[in-house]
Amino acid sequence: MTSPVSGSDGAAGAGGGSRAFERLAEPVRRWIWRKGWTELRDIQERAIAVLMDGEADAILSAATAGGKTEAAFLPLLSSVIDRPGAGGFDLVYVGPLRALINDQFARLEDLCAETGLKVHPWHGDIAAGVKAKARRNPSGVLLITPESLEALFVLRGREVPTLFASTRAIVVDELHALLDSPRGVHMRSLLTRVEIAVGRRIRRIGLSATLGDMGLARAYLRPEHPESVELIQSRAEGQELRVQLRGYRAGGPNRPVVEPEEARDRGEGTPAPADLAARRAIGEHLFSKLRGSRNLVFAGSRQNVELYADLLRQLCEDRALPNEFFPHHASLSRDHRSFVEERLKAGRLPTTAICTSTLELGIDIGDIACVGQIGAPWSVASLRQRLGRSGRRAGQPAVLRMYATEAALDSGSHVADRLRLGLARAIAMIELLVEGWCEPPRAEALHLSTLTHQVLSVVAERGGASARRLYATLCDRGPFRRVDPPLFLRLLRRLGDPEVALLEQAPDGTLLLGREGERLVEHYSFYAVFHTLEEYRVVAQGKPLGTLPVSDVLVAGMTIVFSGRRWRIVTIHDRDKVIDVEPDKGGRPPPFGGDGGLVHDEVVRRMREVLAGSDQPIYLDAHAADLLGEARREFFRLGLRDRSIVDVGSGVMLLATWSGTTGNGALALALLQQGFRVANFQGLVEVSSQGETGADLRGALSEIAGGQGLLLSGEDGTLISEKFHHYLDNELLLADAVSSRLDTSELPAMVAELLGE
DNA sequence: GACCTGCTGCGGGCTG
Repeated sequence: MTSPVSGSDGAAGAGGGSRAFERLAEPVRRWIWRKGWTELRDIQERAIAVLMDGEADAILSAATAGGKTEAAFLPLLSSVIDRPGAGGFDLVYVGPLRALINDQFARLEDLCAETGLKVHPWHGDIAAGVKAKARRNPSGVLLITPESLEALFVLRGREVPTLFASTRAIVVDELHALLDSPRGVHMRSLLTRVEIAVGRRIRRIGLSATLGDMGLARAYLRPEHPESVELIQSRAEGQELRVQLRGYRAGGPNRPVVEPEEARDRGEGTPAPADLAARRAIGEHLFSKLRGSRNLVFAGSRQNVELYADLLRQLCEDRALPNEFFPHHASLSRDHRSFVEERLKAGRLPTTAICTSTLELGIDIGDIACVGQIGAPWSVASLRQRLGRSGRRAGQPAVLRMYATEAALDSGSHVADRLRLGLARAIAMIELLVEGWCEPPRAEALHLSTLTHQVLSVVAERGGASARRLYATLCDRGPFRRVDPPLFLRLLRRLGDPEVALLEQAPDGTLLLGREGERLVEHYSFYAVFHTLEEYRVVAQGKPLGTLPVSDVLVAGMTIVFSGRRWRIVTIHDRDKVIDVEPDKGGRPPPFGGDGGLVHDEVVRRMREVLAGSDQPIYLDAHAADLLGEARREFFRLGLRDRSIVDVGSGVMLLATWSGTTGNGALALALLQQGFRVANFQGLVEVSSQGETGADLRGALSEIAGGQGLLLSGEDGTLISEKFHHYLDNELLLADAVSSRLDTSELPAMVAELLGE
C-alpha cells in the first residue's frame, strides 16, 4: 500500500513525514489510510519520532483539536502491537471529564478495531458490569477519570498491581487545567501510587494547551526529573486575531425603554434598569453580528447566561426567526446541554451557545466563527483557552468580541467606578494575550486538605500503613513535596486526635482508619477531592438575607456586597454556617467587592499602565474610548501617577498597591488586624478608621513594612475552603492558606513601596 | 465579581 502521507504532491510537509508514518504499526497505518488523511500534523510527526523511541516522559502541547490525542496514541498503540504486553492494561488514559472519555472511547475504539486491542471506558456512568468485565480481563486501553482511579485504590487496592502490571504509559489529558489545583495534585498522587504499586516507573505523557511557562508544567508531570520531560509543541503558525472591545455605560447613551414585564419582575437580586439598558444594547449587538453562524458567548455567570439567552431568543421571536441562541451551564439538565453541544458539533444549523466555563474545556465542538466575552474573565489563560475555540480552520482569523459595562457616574460615585477598573482589566488582558503572555502555574501550595484525603486513601488501600511509609509515598515520591516531616507529623497527630477520629494507631504503630475515617471512606462521595461549595446563610440583625458561598478567606470586619447592598461582617459562625452582617455606611456599593477569582499581579500592574498611559488602543469602539478617557482623567486627578496613598475625604484613604488578589488581600487582612475598616478592590485597598480614636494609618503601615503585619489567629474568620479543611486545626489551616490564597511573603516589601521607602 | 469537574455497592422490582 502506498503511504498517503508520502505522496508526490508534497502533502507530507517538511522532511521526515513519511519516515514517521512508516514507523507506525501496520494496522495503525491502515487506519490512517482508511481515514483518508493526506498528511500527519506537525505535532503528530514529532510525537511519533519521540514516543516510538525510548521511555522518556513527554508533554504534547497544541491548541484544542490540534490532534494531540492521535499524536500520543498512534505511536503508543504501535508499540503495543509490535510488542504485546503480558496482561493488564497496556495503556491508561486519565481524563478529567466523562464527556471527554466518551468522546475518546469512540475515536479509539474505531482505531483499535483495526488492531484487535480492547478499549475500556471507566467512569461513574459506565455500567458496573462493564467495569467488572474489564477488571476480570484487563488488557488494551483503559480510559478513566481520576476519581474512578481513586475508587479502584480504595475498593480494590490489592488488585492494582495486577491491573497495571504491564502498563507502559499513562496519558494525562488537559494537563493545563489540572496543574496545582486540588484535583491536579490528586491526579499526580495517583500516578505515583500506581508506580509504587507495580514497583517501577511508568512513562507519563501529558496533553496540554500551550502554557505561559512550559518548564513548570514539566515539573508538574515528573517532579523528580523535570529536565527529562520531552516538550513537543505544535509549530502551527500563529493565527490572525481580530479583537473589538465595546464599551457600554449603564443607563448612558444606549438607554432603551424598560419593558413593562421586566420592570414588574424586578426585585431583589435582579439588575437595576440601568444595567438592563446596557444588557439590551449588548444583546442587540450580539444578535446583529452572530446570527447565522456558530459562536460561543461567555457571559461570566449562570445568571447572566440565562439573561442573555432569554434576550437573544426574544430578539429572534420578535423578528419571526427560528431561535439559534441557547444557554449552557452546569445547572441545566444534561439533555439540554448535550442538545446544544450536538447542534454546535453537527454544524448544520447556525448556533450560538451562551455559556459559562462549561464550554471552555472538553469535547471538540467544531469550527467557531466568533468568541464573545461579556466582561473581562479572571485570567488571560482562560481567555486564551476560550479563544482557542475560534477560527481553527486554516486561514480563518480568530475573532474576539469583548463587552465592558461601566456605571453611569454622579457626584456620589465610588472611586472604583470612576477608574473604570473593569474596562482597564479588559484592555490589560487583551494586550497581554496579544503579547503571548499568560499566567504561569502558581507556586506549589501545601494542599493539606488533599493530603488528608490521600492519607486516608493509602491507609484504606493497604489496610493500614506506618507514618514513615505514608510520608515516603505521598511527600517524598508523591506531589506533597512542600510538606516537611514535622508538618506531616503534626497533621497525622491532628487526624488521630480522638475528637477528629480520622485515624487511630495500632499497638505496633500502624495507622488505621478511625471511626470518622471509616465513615468517610465508605461513602462514595469520598473519591472526589474537590469541594462542592457550601452555602453560608447571611443574617442581618436576625433577618435572613439569603445564602452566600464561602470560597475564599472571609473575615469579620470585611465589607461585602450582597443582595445589591453593602454590609460589614460582624461574626462568622463556622459550625452553624451563618454570617452575621450589619449595614455599612458611606458611599454606594462598589462594583468590586468581596471575593472572586485570583487575578495575577501582572494583570493588575498592566491595568495601572493602561490608566497611566495615553495611547488609544485601536480595537476600542467610541464608547470604550470615552470611558477610558474618563478613567485616565480620574487617575490623573487623584494623583495616582505619582502617589500610592490618596486621601479621598471623609476619613477614607486609598492605598494603590497595584498588586494582584493574593497580595492585596494580605494587606487588607493585616490592616483589619490593626483595627481599620477595609474594602478590597483590584490593585486598591480602601481604608477608614473605625471608632472614635482614629488609628494612625501610616504608623500601622510602617509596622507592616517592618514585618509585623499578620497575626492571624484564625479565630475571627474562616480559613475553611477545601473539602477536608474542617478536620484541621487553626495552625494547619493558616499554614495552608498562606501557601495558597494569602501572599504574605511579599507584604513588607509591598507596603514599604507604598510608603515610598 | 465567578465558573467547572467527580462518584460504588447492593438490594428490590421489573422485563424478557
